[in-house]
Amino acid sequence: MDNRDYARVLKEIAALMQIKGGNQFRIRAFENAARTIETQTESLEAIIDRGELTDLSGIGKGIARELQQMRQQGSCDLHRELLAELDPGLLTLMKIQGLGPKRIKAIYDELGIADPESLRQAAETHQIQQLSGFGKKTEEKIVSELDRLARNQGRIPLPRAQSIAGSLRDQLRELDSVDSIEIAGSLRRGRETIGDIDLLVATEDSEPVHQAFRSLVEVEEVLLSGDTKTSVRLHNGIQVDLRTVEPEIFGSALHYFTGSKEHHVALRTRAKRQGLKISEYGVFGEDESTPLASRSEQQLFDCLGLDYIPPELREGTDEIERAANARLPRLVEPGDIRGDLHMHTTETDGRATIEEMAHTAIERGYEFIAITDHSQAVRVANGMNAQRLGEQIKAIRRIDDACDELQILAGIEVDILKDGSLDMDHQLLAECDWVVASVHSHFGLSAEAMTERLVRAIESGLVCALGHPTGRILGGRDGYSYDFQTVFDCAAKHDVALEINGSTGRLDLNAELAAYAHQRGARLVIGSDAHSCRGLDDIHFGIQQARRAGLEAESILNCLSADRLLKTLKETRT
DNA sequence: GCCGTTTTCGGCCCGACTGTTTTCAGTCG
Repeated sequence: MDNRDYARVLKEIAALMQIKGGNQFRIRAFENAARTIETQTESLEAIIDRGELTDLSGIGKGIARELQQMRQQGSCDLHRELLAELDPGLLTLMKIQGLGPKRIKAIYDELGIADPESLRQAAETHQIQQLSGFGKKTEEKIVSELDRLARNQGRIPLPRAQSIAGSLRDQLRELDSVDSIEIAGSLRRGRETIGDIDLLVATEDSEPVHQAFRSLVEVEEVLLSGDTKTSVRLHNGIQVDLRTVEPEIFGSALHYFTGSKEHHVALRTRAKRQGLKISEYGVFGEDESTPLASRSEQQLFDCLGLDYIPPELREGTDEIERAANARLPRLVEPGDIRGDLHMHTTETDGRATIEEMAHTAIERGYEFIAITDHSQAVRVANGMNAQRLGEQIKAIRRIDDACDELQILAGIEVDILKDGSLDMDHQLLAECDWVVASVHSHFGLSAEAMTERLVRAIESGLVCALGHPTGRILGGRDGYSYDFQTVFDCAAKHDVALEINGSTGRLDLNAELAAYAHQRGARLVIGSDAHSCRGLDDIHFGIQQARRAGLEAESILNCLSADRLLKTLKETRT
């Protein structure tokens, strides 16, 4: 079992206890423990075997016992008992919006229903509205929710959500009554997938804003609408929540709507101990009519005696404690990035020429770029053979010589073949200033074989960075499996950087693994993997994931000046 | 069930909206 399996069992226990009607705080304890395990990069089984389970926050004796039992037997008594008592199908009903544990329990007890299909039948034959506490509206909502679930599964990748949210924000910003508007929620925190989009508007006159929001052409259905809050579903199935507040409380409201839930629970618990109360309306002391802080997030954190916590770190892990002790990292910012070391041109599968990419890089204020087209193994991308690479190196040198404002490095994204050898003449690779090595084939190797494959590539002495190191596609395929510790340690030893690839489909490494790579002493590089001039913008997503990983500019190779970067590369490549 | 700047007991965030009620429970974020 891997960490996700352990976390899933704990979450199922929590959900089943909710339906059964257990102690709310006991239920939360199981949810918290599941979250701790999910965010753990080290294998939980290794931690169990060392006897260090209760060192993890949220895991005490009781939950540790269940986890140990799972390690030994593959399951635990508590989980088995709950499943024997309740139907496992109930867990799928928990995904239906508007149905919580109480209503599911009522439906189960009264009608014996524990799966979506029977629920649909019962709703369509109007058995649901007969139940006490249920009515016509609830019944209709259940049917439409079941339709939606059948159509539209799961969460949206961050980049897609960002583009949709940006367009909605820009439309609402045009309104006279909108003072300011921000995208909040998990999108602002940079979560790699998004459940729904949250928009926050500061206004003195909220009704026209809600009216305009409900009337946007993108909107399919209005789910709810009150004085301060409207929720809609767009034609593409995505839910968007709009909240309006007075400008005086925009800061505390923005903090509230940015989340996460866990961050709020932790922060409010701490504030309560200090005799303070936090809500979206501000921080309050004894006088509950006038907030001590509300206008800006900075003011709110100041008032609580905390350093400003960037949205990307607000996950309710240890950020509050670190903010209280002035120990938060100074996260890397877009302005720290001095160049981009992963991009493609018309020579292979890019849409812009070297000159066009260079021109855009200069507009972006970069000091350097590396051109890294594919090697021949990637046939679909028209990868280069040795002769073509030789010519491209010359072309890059020529353009670089004519360009004073930007240093253009000759590079390549060379394929790591099945056996770990590199798909290019070694002499030519040594001639390149910058070599990204990536896996584009044979994803299904065993973890042992994949580990050996990557280690061999790193040990070649020719590679500067490992490109999109897990190969995962967001919402598509999982990454290939290998021993992260071995590969990251090897990369650290040989001064090979690990890439945080910002390309919209990838975000690879993800934040958790990037943090782990850093912890193992490996250097990181943030790349856009641009296939067009506009693609260079995608570096933004890589930066955001680096921030979620808690990384500072010092840990990131392309935050060095061009001179220092070249000097470093010269020293480290053999 | 977990945890501790009120530490081994007693507390665990806070408010908006809806639907089904006649004052509020349930759900959501």
